[in-house]
Amino acid sequence: MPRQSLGDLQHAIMSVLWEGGEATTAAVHEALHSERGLALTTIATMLRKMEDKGVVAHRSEGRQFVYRPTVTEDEIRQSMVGELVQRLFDGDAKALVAHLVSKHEIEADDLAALRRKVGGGGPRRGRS
Amino acid sequence: MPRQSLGDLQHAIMSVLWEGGEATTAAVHEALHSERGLALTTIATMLRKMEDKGVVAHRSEGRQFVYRPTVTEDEIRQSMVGELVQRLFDGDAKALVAHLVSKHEIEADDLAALRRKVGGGGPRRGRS
DNA sequence: GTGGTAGTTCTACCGTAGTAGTTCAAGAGA
DNA sequence: TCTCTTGAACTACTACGGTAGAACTACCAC
Repeated sequence: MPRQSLGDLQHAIMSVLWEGGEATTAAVHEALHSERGLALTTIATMLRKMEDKGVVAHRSEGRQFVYRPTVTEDEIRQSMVGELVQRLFDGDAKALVAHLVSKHEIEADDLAALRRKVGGGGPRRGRS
Repeated sequence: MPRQSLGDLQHAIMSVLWEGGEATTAAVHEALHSERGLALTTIATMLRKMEDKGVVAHRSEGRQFVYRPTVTEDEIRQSMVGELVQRLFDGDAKALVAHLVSKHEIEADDLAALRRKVGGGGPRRGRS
């Protein structure tokens, strides 16, 4: 898996696809229209570029294309977080968490809760 | 301070500058030469672009330029981590840590250690 | 079958990261 | 003084994310 990295719009588009499983160009456009107000062609072009890149695929349904993601949200997260950790923290994920703590993005309580979830409470992970 | 984001090479250059406080173009080139083998002009061009962008500044020393960072490593980290958390985890840093845990980038022990370090506010949540 | 329309594809532009050859200028040395 | 060397400046090119108008195409209605 070759470290897929997505730009902001690309990620927003993927979010729409992840949420619905698949979507037509028009549906993606509409989903993003309120917050971004982009032209339909912009979305269409982006989807085509993303298909070239291999993160989505499409099938035809009547006249329109239905796109679906070919990578999971988890894969993207893993690859992008990994890249960031590598670049900014020399591959040391602990340093990233330490950073979050020192910048008060994370509180002690949160760490405790996380630890309970992973350690003491048994391996009960539910990812969404 | 508007969310400064750095590319890979730019970050590598900044690392050299952060480490030494300041450095000439040639010194940066040499520091990165072994791992990247880039031309000196590439480094020089990059430094000039980075100065345009405001992340470094230079003074002349004899015939050569001595560059120094104008942003701290911490600021860059904060801005880049913030952007990632926003984009990938909807601004929820806890979700990022949960991701790291679920991908085994972080172990329970690490969380415990972190929590001890931050110490302070004890676990105030009704436990068990 | 001709025109309108919806949807895709083509083409093109800007900005930025990365890369580097070529040119220019100033100091060092003959 | 004139050339050589060296370091910066200029220019250019690739790639990619983002943006969208223009052109093309296939279907539907008349």
